[in-house]
Amino acid sequence: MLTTKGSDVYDKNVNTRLLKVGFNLKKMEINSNEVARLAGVSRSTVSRVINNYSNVPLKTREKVLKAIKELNYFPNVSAQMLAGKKSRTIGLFMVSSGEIAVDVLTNMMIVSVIESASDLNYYVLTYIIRDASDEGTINNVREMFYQRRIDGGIFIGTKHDEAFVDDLVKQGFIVGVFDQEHPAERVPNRIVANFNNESGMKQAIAYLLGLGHRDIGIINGDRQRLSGIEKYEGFLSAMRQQGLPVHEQWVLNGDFSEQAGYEAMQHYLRRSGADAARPTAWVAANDSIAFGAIRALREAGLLVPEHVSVIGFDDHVLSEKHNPPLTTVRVDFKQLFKDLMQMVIAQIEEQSDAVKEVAYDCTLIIRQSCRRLD
Amino acid sequence: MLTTKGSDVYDKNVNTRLLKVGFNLKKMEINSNEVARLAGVSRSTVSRVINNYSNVPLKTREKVLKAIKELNYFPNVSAQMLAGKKSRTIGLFMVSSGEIAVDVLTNMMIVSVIESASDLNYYVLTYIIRDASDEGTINNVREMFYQRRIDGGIFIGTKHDEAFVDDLVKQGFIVGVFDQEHPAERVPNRIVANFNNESGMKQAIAYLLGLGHRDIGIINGDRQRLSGIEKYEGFLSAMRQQGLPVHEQWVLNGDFSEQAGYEAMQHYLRRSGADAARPTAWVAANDSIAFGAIRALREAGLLVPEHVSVIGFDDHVLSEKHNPPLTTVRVDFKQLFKDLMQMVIAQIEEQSDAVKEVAYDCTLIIRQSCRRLD
DNA sequence: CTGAAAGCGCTTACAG
DNA sequence: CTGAAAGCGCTTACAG
Repeated sequence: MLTTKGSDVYDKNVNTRLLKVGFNLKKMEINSNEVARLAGVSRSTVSRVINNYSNVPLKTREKVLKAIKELNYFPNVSAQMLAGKKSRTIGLFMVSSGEIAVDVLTNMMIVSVIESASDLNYYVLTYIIRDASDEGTINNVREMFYQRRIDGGIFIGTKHDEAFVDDLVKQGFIVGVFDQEHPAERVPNRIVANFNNESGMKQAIAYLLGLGHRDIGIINGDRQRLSGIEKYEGFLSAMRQQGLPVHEQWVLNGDFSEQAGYEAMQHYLRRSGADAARPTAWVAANDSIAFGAIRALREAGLLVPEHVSVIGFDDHVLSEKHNPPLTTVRVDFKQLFKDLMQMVIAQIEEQSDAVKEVAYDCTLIIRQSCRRLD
Repeated sequence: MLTTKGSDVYDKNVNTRLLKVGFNLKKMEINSNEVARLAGVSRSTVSRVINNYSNVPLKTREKVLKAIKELNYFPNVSAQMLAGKKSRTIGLFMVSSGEIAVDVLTNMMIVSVIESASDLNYYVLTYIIRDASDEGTINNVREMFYQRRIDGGIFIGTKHDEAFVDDLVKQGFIVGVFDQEHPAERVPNRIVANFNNESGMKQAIAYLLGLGHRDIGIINGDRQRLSGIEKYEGFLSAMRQQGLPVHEQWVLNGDFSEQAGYEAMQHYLRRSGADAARPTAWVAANDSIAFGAIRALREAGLLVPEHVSVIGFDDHVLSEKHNPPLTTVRVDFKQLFKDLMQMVIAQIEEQSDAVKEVAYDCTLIIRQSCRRLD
């Protein structure tokens, strides 16, 4: 009964006709033929109007536009593509193991990419790579390019030198990557955007030095990723520059998650014992790590910044609201992804053929998680 | 020089040939003709292998498969679609005004939808709707359906009775919605998934009653959305059932964000004055609101749960780690989106023609943000 | 079991 | 300025 009623409504109000083809009912969409007929022109002319050809007189143009509107016609994308148009779709490949998925940053990056594309009238097909070493997963990624589902792809969270990305570049596909090094062989179809992580980390250390800290530890992020490597190098370089020792026990490792920061710090505190010499300040490879580390410190009865100073990286949306408000190095993800998307699309639309590699500066944001030593 | 080198590398390693067409260089992909030639069969047979037709002898099948592998061939999706195949792409339409975008929930929902699709070998095209009342935005949404970019769409965060969604359903497109009421006219191409918000809210109130609370306030979410409406109704119904009064001043309004919770509570505290009769417990329409409210309470010197009890909704990933750990009503987004996706795809693949409406139960999770009154 | 051929709905040189 | 026609790369009845 319900179903019958449903079907009934369907037949009456639907903007499609049912056509008997063999033994199947096939839904026919409005196509350019019908628009042409209604407007009294040929399909060629309809196409010219849709594609904004200059040699269509205003009069004709208006007739066609009217017919398009009247029939609620939208050109079939597959047919357009088959005839040589682009898909106007960008693949977004986000490497994200389980825990990271809950990170606010992931969301922000996804949304930034989607909106940047949307502003340029492009669509985004998102694919989550849970395990970049899984053969099947990588094959799915490659497939999206080869099938021509997408005009290009943006990769986030890959290792600094992921081989399958290199492959795609070699095949001539247009690829934008965040947080990867630009390999020696530079080609215009590989666009690279990074932050100046070293410089950012150096700012953090400079600030701590200014506050009188000399015993500084670091909680690293994923050192398979370029930013993980660079931040650590910035730290080493700044410490070395100042003639300060880097204590091996004060170099903590993990990935870029809150949980990793928590565990690394908890582990360190247990291992080091209460009367060991401990850093007076920690720099974390990102804010999530800093949150986790602060949680572990608090659980051990150590207050930030009273007992120990902590500085983050990213300026996560929650950093300002954190207790204590987190001193951190701000990084402009939105701008970066906007520019990266714009460069990728320029390459797709053949507006440029330059090798593109950009690096964005970061800026220290002072809040209340560090204290001056006296 | 660099560019020259780039081009050189390109020509040598690339799996494409350059073909002179008029004055343009056109890249030619491997197509089924070349596979057919290499395998010594016709394109028909290649297609039959790709589409797993049963009437291809193993021998032939293997020859073709070998050629496909050798040429690294992937069928062109546009051609397949034009010949009648589906796009295997689902549109994800996420209504999200600026502030909400930073919410962890948004991320979780997006990722849940994408992964559910991925498990079924489908792709997701995500579109962010910043303003559902904007004509241009809605036209973009409709366009995606009419252009046949997607086989169906899932809507999250729409108003409970959004008209353009109804329109799409009426046009026969397959639509899955979360948090919308199923209108009187039920059709199999509209699939609805909700939580039992009323029952969830009643559990929250029941728990507070058990702790001895009788003066209970509510901080509502967006009441343009079904969940906002239902949670409030659950609250009213539970209070009425118990013969407890609902004080107008104890009904706070906003949207589903942390900021709204913060502002609503801050505003209430200012307005009510310290010696006014205040609720001993608040229920919030979601956890983000609860976080914001707790922040405002703390700033006013009121501790949770010592001075006032607060209960949330959703069981946000941060709720457990919150200080204090938040008592809340847990809701299983992952399961819901997985099932919703599965139902939408079943409809696309014509595996079912039933009217689909499902509602998932919620469960109270007791932590430490509520205290027993004595 | 398998090939030749029509057809999907566009775009775009080509010819006028 | 505009129409007829070829072509994009598939799938699938049809005929054998």
